[in-house]
Amino acid sequence: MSKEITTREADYSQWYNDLVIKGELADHSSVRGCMVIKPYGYALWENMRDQLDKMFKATGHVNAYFPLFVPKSLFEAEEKNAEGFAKECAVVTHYRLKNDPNNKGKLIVDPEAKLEEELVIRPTSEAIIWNTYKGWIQSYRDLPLLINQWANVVRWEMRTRLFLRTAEFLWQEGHTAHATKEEAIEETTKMLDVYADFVEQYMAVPVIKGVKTPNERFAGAEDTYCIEALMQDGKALQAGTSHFLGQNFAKAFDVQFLNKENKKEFVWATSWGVSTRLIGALIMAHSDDQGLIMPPRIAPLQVVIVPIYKGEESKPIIDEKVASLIKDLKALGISVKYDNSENTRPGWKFAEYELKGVPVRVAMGLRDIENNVVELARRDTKEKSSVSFDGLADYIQQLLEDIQQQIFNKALAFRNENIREVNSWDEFVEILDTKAGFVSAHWDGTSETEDKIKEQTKATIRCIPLDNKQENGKCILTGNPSTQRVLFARAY
RNA sequence: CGGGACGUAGCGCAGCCCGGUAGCGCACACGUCUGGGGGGCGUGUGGUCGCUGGUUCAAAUCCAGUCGUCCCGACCA
Repeated sequence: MSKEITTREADYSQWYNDLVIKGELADHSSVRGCMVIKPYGYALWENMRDQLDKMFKATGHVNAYFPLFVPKSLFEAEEKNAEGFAKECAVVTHYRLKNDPNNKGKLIVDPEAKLEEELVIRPTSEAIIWNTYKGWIQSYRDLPLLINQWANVVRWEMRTRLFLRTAEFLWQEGHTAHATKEEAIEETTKMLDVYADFVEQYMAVPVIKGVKTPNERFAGAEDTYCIEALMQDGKALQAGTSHFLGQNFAKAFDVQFLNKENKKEFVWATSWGVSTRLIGALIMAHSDDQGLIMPPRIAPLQVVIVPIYKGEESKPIIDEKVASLIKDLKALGISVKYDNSENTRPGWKFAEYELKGVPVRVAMGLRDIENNVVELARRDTKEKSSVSFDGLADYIQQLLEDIQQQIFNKALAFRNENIREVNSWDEFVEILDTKAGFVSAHWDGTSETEDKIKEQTKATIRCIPLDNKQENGKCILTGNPSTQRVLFARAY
């Protein structure tokens, strides 16, 4: 019918686009590189956001909001950060339009309304936030400062892809200030753990925690920690980052505090963020050729009920039975929709909710009611079963948990099957070209080698896993000695 | 920024080469038969053919320009 989905095998990126657009998560907008997040996609984001927000608050953070605009002079204060983002900044230069004297009904930028100082639209907020923190921090008693912001940011990317890389995107950015280096590092890894827990337990996407090499480090950070996920096409996706910023921003913005000994010290900083990109990870980790597969814990809709009518007289009977089920499900906090719309047939609805990835579908007709059962279909395995109406809501609650677990286990098995240790250059190249996935290999620790490998294979070092075991080996490219393996992959 | 494709009804497309009444599918509205995997039949609604200019008696179609979008690549925390 009208909603054919390209298969993964035929064209993986077209498949991805089809899921986003036909699954009604988002659409291209009339603004280059920017997407419209549609209600279904936004509901997913809200569920993710709400859960993360709870986790941030449980770890002592509070929310605040800082401006969208960053005066250029503030933006350039931290040199490395500025340099890293300079190439992809949108800049506001004027504050007024006026009627075009030569073209009625059209507007032009008023050349008289040029700003004294250009405003950079934030690609990230370290600059404006640290400039503000300067006024908030005087004493060790003001520390730690644990603030998070939910915001949009703009990065003028050359090439965009729905959710994975858009010119404007939604995210959260935590910015914390600490009295000691140790405490800041502890915060950095704590938030990495929060991200890993969220992504694994709620999104059912297994991740590897690690630290970035200097090449891949956030501009302005001393260390960048990350969680890396593996997509079904064997490419890696950075799902979240947590940065130890050292005293770089404190020094750039002169943020000092008096310690207990009445001596001035620079503050230690972290920042950490995840974005709507996570939705891209969710889609590519779980979905299949029939459509999206939503993990129950963050699914915009957990259960859909489809009635099977046989003539007008059966409607009240089905409606009544469904009403009691809905009541029971809602009492358990399960989101449910009764789709008794008349304009589509049951078969159409089945396909539609599969496309949208609703975890559990209940179908109920007179035949079922006579037998005191319903037909339950789970989206992840597409299994259908006939289940007694008695105790159904509890059964569904358990089923949702099973599905959540099953989706995670499946993704975990796939991820683990696709981490391969290699010990030679030929093997390295062959694995990348034939199987992709993560390749665990020795590296001599130099940026030059990393660059060369990237140049020749497009693979980058995704991370040095945190729980890495130390072992002696030889770099796959140079043969120089190495003390541990790192994870390479081609990445989004 | 390089390569490719595209812009015609809400969506997806044909028509363009060879200029001459604006088409199809889906969706939508109404009616009806239906209903356990993307229904059938009937009747309808809906379009300044991306924009600007040119050629012509006549332009969706030819020419020039322009704007925009997508895909692949380069780039990217």
